[in-house]
Amino acid sequence: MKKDKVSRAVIRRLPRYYRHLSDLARQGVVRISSSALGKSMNLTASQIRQDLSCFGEFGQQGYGYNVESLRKEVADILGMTQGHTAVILGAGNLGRALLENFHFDRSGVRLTAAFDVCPEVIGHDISGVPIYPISELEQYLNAHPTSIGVLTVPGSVAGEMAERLIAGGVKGIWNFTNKELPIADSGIVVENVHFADSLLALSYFISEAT
Amino acid sequence: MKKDKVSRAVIRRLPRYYRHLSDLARQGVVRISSSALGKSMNLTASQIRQDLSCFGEFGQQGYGYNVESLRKEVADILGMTQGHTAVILGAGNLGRALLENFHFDRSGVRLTAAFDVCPEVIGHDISGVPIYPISELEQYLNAHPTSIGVLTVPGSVAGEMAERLIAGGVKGIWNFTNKELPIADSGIVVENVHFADSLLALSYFISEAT
DNA sequence: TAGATTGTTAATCGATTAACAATC
DNA sequence: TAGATTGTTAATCGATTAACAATC
Repeated sequence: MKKDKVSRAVIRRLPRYYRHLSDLARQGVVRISSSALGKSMNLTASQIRQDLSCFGEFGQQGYGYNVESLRKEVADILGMTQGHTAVILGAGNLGRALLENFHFDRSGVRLTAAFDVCPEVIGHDISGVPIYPISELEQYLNAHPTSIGVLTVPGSVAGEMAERLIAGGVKGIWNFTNKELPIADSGIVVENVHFADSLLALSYFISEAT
Repeated sequence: MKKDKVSRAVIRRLPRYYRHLSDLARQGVVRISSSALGKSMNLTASQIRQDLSCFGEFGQQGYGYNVESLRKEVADILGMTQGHTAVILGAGNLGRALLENFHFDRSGVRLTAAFDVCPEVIGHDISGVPIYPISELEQYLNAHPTSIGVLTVPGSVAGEMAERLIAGGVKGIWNFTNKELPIADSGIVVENVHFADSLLALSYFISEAT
């Protein structure tokens, strides 16, 4: 039965489900049971059935789940079919790493533009994405409603850039700076990517294992 | 009372404690109570006291916690004082972004070298870190015992590189590729940075909010 | 049909919160 | 001393696991 409020833990598992189902589909697997999926993902069959039941009924007794149709359902739940668009602020190394190597489209997001202050890169394309001067951000967002702003700018301008993105109507910010963003009660969603937190967790586990 | 087994949830909060305590210290705050810290971190005072009690007794009745000494304790718990060292495999955009912008030292990790196949970058320094040819990896690791291998190589060679790192004696791998690594029963710790998982979670929250 | 496997309800387990004696 | 705040024990809440009737 569909749930109203889905717990954070379940939501954080959804992208993993999507990833594994994509892998299975690519390998040509047509159907899978909750117990087989559980084994490959290190989850219990029960948990998988509970998780999925938050969103609907996607399986069939005696059969299991059709990999491809479950993949599509999860994609839908994740908002991958919402036609989200994104712009990158900051075409430094990290911004460029995302531009060149990260497949936004595989997450259902269309990356439409990048912005920077550096005259060297402005006017160029990277992986088919045009780089504009940051001064044209407002104008661009006005003409091209955008769901997601990706912050790969220096921390010193993170707050200011966040405010401009919010004013420009983005719905979410993917924040690669290590600054808290001033979102106040803007209704905006922020997803922080804290490299240091990740490295420190690794450091802990290494030290613990030793 | 010190705990033997500390839950994953607590460990994932430790880096946040560290980050907030560092901020407080930088702002010159000398002491803080669990309730004040809780307010600023969006946790309950109870939870903070419970979390910390897994590792020892760091506070004082009627006073609270000394910010600087608690920061040091958390640093210790996280293994930041273990003298961990790291090498980066892959000096492409992402590797370079880490080399130039990420402060390994702030996590207690000394970044000693990077490796790549591209003749253009080999032999150069980036932010004071020398770039060696990947063919010299074994020789280097042999001469310089290293705790952490950072994988910023193309996914196609991720598995192979992981194996070479493990053979070279690293204790943990910080994995930026989206490949499962073949760690088997090597006793190695892997910390995956899944950009797509993060973006998909953001996509979900945006779609849900709308 | 018989076997397999779902979705869901109930049971268990673990994590968070509340309460409070201890004490700085 | 009186007030504040800890560390810890007990209570609650939520998430995971187990069990099973329903059914493909």
